[in-house]
Amino acid sequence: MTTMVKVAKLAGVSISTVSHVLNGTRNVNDETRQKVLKAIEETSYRQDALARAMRRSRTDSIGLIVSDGGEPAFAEMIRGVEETAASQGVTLLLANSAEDPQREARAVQALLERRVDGLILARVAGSGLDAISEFANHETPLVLMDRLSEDPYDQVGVENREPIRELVQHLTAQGHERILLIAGDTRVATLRERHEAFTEAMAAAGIPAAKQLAVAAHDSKETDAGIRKALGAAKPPTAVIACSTVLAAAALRQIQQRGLRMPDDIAFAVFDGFAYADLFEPQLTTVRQPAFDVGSTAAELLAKRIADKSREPAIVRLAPVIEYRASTGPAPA
Amino acid sequence: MTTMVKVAKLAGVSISTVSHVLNGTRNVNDETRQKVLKAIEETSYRQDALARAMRRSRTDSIGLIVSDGGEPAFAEMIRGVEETAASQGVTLLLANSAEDPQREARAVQALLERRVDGLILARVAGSGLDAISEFANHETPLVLMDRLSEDPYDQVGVENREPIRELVQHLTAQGHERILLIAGDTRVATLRERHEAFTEAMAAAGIPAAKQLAVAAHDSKETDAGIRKALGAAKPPTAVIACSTVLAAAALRQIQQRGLRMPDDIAFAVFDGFAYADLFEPQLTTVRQPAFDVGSTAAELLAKRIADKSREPAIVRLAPVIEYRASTGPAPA
DNA sequence: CTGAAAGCGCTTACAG
DNA sequence: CTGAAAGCGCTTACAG
Repeated sequence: MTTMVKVAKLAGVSISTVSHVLNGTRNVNDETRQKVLKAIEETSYRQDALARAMRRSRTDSIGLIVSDGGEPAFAEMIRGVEETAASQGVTLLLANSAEDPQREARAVQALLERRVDGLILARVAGSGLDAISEFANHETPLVLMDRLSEDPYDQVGVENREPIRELVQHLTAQGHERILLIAGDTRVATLRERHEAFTEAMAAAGIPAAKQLAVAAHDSKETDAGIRKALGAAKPPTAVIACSTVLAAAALRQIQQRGLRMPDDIAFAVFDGFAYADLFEPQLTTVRQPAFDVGSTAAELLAKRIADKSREPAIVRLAPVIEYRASTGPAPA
Repeated sequence: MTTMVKVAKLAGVSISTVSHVLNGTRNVNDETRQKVLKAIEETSYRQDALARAMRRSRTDSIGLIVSDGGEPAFAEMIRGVEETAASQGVTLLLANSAEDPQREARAVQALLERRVDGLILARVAGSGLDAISEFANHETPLVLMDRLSEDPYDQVGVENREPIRELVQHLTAQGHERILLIAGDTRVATLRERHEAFTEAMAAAGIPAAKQLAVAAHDSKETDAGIRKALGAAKPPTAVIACSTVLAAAALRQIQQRGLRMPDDIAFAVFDGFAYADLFEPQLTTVRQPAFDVGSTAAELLAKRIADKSREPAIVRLAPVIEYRASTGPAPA
């Protein structure tokens, strides 16, 4: 492998000079610079980012740990982070915890050992401060993404409450009272917020908590059972709000099995939705998350934090867009 | 930051010994080891992977460049690579070229500078050997993923021809003759193979190339126009095979607009398909790619290549599974 | 069983 | 405008 020594010899200068023309860190006589550039060309020299990072104690790399790489929304966030990082000349180290606290802890460890300049973390559901506690005594910048918390870190996620409120209003305005919320695993912060907003919005519409319908469960089996029970009740729901894509798929399967027509037999809306929601029959009312922007905002916040570690933690909530479609009847004015 | 020097001092040993207990590279007196372990604990020492990598000239990291991080299939491949890499104790550096040769070249450069132990590359469409030529004089192991080529590297992709043949047989057996192939950008190796297989299979079914219907185009606008023209023809196709998810979406939109019913007015099949194909009405016949396995196989091949640079390049083709559903009529026996 | 020392490939004061 | 040299935090022969 070519190193600076070889380049310097060929150009007849010191390695200091090679380094400085490479990095533009001091004035170099134009003739000298040309010689160096030529030598670099001839030897097809490539800088060693590792050695450079070690000397500068800065790697120009960031880590990203997602809790569920299989979810389309996370795939989008990854793209957002990658694109912004690339535009900053920063390399992205990616890990997927797959909702496993152990894998999350190992990933944090591995990325910290690699001396990333900062870390973006979408935490696994239900894990306490475990992974984060690594950062308590640690100076590595951290940004929480999507899975937010009360901790004093920079955070980016979407606004979960307002869209649910709007959805509930949209449905109650059409006379729906028995609205079923498929809430999923409410240990996940995003899902918990959606559930809470539902409870409040329904109460505000005059439907007390005791009369509200919701399926909150830790796994898909429980969820399926909950949906089955709800749909098969003597007084089944006339509308469904699913709090995630997976939950929506589970509900739609049972709705199809029962031969229920949307929106006449049952209205249907989904938070986060399907990649091609417009191809469904009927088209599905969807709360579309700006997932790409969540990712790129996370990368931006991290860059700012790296540049200035003493700034106030920022908490950013991006607004989803509700796309009203046929599955919930006529769109609001 | 705690370094080995601090640990060594605290434990009253040399840094050699600390290094050896850390890596298990030589026998250490049990008492001594305990002292070192205790010192590591107390100082919450964490190894510096950069310094280690520099000394060993091995980073235990690999790079992955995908050509389109937005495609669900690529998201799955990323997951496959990540999971296998993690299980090997290898960190993944991810870049997305977004079908832009410039970004691809920059990513190759950045990852090489970072001294990744190897690289997995899904090349952008239509780029020549540009990105790959970096490897000609370079000893960094390279595995080609999904977007294969004639070059002498390890490669993993799916079998593209056989599923298309089967699909064509399935359709012609039902009497279809005017089958429209939405081929997309045939500069992409996968799409080119599907197109070629279609041409051959149709000819084998007695339909000469001159009478075959296909839309091959470089961008979505051209594709949309091609589909519009084909569907609006005097003798429109009675069946459609879409060669990718995006292409299928484009076709389905126009099919819905025209109010065509599947499979009666028009049969429909898709290569690579939608995340929740079973929720479509009717359910769509889909060639499901083992995308996750493509990713994990790529990571495995790369590990083997890193371990033994002189082995013969392997070319692996994973078989997709055809899921026959209502959109192409009754499934074959 | 253990330690002193060289060296991986850079950056960056320091000196001229 | 340029160079000699220290040092980033490790691993690994070499020596005892």
